[in-house]
Amino acid sequence: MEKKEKQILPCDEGCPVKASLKILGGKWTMMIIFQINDDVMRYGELKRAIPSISEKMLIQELNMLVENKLVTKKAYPEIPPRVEYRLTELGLKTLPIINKLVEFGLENLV
Amino acid sequence: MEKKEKQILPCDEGCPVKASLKILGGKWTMMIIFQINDDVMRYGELKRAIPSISEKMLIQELNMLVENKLVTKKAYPEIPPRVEYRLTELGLKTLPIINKLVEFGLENLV
DNA sequence: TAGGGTACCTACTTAATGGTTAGAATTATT
DNA sequence: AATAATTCTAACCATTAAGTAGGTACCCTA
Repeated sequence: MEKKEKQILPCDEGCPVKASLKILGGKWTMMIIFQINDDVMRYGELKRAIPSISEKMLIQELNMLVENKLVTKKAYPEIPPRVEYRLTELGLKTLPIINKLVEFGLENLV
Repeated sequence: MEKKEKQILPCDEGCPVKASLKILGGKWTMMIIFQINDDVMRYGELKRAIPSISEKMLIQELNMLVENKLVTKKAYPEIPPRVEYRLTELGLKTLPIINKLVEFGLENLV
């Protein structure tokens, strides 16, 4: 009689959840993506849209999102400065995640 | 001529993204939910399934998930002890989020 | 000339997270 | 009699993430 052992496939480096969270797991990351959505957003608009975020965190996250190619940044050579952020193709592909998050929040928490 | 101003609805306390992330935003939370899925999982199985998590974090997260009613815990009065975790109704409702996360990871990152 | 608006950056401090080690409890096995 | 197995706690320290406060730059308006 053999011991029946449950099959477990260890989920480490290649784990898709882990990989996604590495980019999206920051405290503010998904909130920012949610706010930009399929629109254009200026820095100041984002700041007003997420009042509880600090300026440091906002730019830090935006820089990180640009680095990870989820967001594009377009700065106009004007005074006062104007900078626009929008989601890339890749960034847009994260919206289904955010939408599910919104759905869950609306139906169960808020 | 009026200045056309963009309409912004500040997303603070009642924001569904924020509310969801408050419960699900931990570094390991979604990984654990992903592993339990619609199955039963013992503590040791989870540990093996997520090799990079420390015991402390695993228990800490599991306790938090039980507190937040996403997971139920059933301990059998045996020696050696046996404890089973599974998702609650509410926990099961987070699976669509995790699935989207998996999808995104598989298609774009891994 | 003082202040406002916009988009940052930098340094410092605090809070959150994570790792390590040790140990408890109880029985079967060696 | 010592060891292994399993689930968990507690204490301590290290690392990382996040918050706070200040400063820069430029032009316009008052």
